[in-house]
Amino acid sequence: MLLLVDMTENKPYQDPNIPQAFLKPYNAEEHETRIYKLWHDSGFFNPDRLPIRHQRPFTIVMPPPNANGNLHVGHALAITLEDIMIRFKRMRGFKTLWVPGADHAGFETQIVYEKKLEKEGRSRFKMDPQDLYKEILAFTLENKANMEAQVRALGASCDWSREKFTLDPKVIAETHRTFKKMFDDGLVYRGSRIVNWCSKHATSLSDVETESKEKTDPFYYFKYGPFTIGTARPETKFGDKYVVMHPDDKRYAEYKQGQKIDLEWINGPITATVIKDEAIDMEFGTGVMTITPWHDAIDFGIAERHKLDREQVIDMRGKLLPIAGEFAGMKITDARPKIVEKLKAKGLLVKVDEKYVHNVPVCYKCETVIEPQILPQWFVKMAPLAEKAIKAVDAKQVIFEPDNYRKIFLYWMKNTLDWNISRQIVWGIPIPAKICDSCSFAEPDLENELTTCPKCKATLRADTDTFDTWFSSGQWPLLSLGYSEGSDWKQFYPTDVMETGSDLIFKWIPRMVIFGLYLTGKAPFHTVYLHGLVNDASGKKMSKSKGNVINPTDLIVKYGTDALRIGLVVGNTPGTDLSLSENKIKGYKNFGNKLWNITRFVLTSCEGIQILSTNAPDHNGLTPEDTKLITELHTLVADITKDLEDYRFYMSAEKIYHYVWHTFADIIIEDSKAKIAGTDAIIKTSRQLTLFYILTTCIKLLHPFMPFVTETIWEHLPIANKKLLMIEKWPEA
RNA sequence: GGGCGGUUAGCUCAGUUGGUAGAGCGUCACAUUGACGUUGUGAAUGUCAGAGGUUCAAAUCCUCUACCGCCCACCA
Repeated sequence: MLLLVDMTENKPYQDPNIPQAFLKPYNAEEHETRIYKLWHDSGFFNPDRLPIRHQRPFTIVMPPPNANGNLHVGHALAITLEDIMIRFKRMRGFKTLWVPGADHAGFETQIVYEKKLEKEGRSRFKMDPQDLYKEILAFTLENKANMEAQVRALGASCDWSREKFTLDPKVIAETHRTFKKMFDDGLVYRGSRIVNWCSKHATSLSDVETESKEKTDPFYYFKYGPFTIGTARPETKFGDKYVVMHPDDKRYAEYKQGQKIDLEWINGPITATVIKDEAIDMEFGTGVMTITPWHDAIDFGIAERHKLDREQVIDMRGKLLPIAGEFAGMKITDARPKIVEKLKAKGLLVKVDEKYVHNVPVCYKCETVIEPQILPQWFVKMAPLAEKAIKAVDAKQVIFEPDNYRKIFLYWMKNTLDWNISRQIVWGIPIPAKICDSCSFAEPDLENELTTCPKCKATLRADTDTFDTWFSSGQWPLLSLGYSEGSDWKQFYPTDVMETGSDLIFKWIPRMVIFGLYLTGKAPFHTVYLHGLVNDASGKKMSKSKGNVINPTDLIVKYGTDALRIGLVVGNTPGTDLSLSENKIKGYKNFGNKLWNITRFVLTSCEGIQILSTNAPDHNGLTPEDTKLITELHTLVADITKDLEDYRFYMSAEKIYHYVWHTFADIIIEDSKAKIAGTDAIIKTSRQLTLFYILTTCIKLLHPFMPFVTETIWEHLPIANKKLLMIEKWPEA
């Protein structure tokens, strides 16, 4: 191998074999695996093994890809952007650490696995939770290896020796400690509050795990004593015994708070109580409604304010409970028309609007309509935590790229609801708590010591729920650096940049800021760089059902990783969605070959002259024309460096591309042909030195974007004491 | 209902602090045994969504309007 062999010092370059490599077009497939191994084996992915000049840390924590399938092209973009930052900073002399990870992705993975079970005619509800866990673990580990191979194929220069999995025992232990600490600080509590319940998956979901879906349903008006009430959900109305109106509504001024009214209802006579609450919209319907606190968030709020009774009507599988009388045991969708029929028969149906358009929350995975339920769950008290996050962002301790995401972040932090962190699924980090079913006692028990309730002496049971994935992911910058266990954390925290998809601005970013500030007093990163969604060529969102999903691996096979990388970056401004056409990637494959041939030309042209370093040639040996070319190059270097420092990757990539092709190749090289072939030795030598210098500078500038082809070319350059391009010094302007 | 973003060449998009519009792809013409045909040279195409304002000067700053996209939402 001629790879890492240093060229013999002070000997003119005249190896006739080297340009041989350039006689055929650049073939990415031939080099990429080998080059990646070379980088990996060099140890330079690990900051501790970088040469001495690398002192100041620069850290990125990779958003851990879900270990439940293949990478999509959005991952490819993320990995590319992060690798560009890391490679740039490494060449600039930073002690760069990029921590890779793999996400067990709790609910997401469990769903993927449940679909697999479904196909096999099995169900998780018939399985022992332990067995289910083991099966999902095996499935995840298999996919994890696959995912890691894809990250490598993208050229990621991350430190695999520090890779973390979100279910590593240490990660679990840290998460447990945080839970306990928050409980002790009064920031985590167990409460019976209304939660989003998916009856298909039989688990509660956070607000970000639900979506709104527009539905058209009939809207019914019923006679309720002296009132007419409107509802789209008659099946919840069995237990309704409060009738609510706005305190300022003059139409109902005669009815007073707390007044009892006897009336006939679905299953017989009841006594209703009048409640006045400002949550009522006087403009909507009749301005009067009855409430179902167990199955509606607004109603729950009203019941909380007025301390009203609440009663469960629908069970956890979506069926009516005995309170529904003759309808008990029926699915709500089947029961609805029958209930309406009965009310009609009793003369209580006033009218029906057939086409009532409204938004209903659905499970973001299966689109099952969310049934709000009151459940005892663990909650994080958000307000005090969010307040710290707002302060940190206002003080510019965290900046957003692009800046408009700051507004979205702040909006989110100013409108927090307490966060339900309990999930009724096995695939996740277990909640280390003991619960008393006889009284309200519930406490974290990390050491598994509690057996009897200190309050009522009943036997305690272990919580069988797991944490919402974001509870641990929210601590990822700390967990991935081994918070509280080693020296990494002290050296590399706070990290520098968090690069992730713009859709995570509310799911993930706020939680990381909150946990970072809460646990360490410092925000976990100073810059949030958000890339947009990668859409198909016509700007449509990629989805399996549309069949327009572009698989990054296919593109790598066809055009090479470098072409994919630079194609994803050029013209892709942060925060804005990208339309990706295969043609664009193809164009950059051609660019790789162009660069390859430029090198061939320069090496051929420089044959016989003594070139040893990649420093700028001495001005004394240069013609004024060549001095000018070098000055222009240096302007470009300064420009590109500034763009990279300011996260304008799309600009820097385009500038270097344009310079290499349309200035260096089209103008400078064309102009050089006559000079190289000419008889004026001074002009010839000057141009040879200039060409070589421009080439090596461009190779360095391009390295973060197209690491494979540049490293391959670098291998073939006649330079003394050559090391890997990956750790070469970034060009000075 | 609220918020955010967009509207620039046929398409996809740049345009950093205001200084007479750019790239890639595509189109057309021409060239070429050249480092590279995975090429080169040249050409065409824009009332920078519309209206008003600030300014010596606006694609860029301000206001309003229209349309498109996305996100959020506890009007039963």
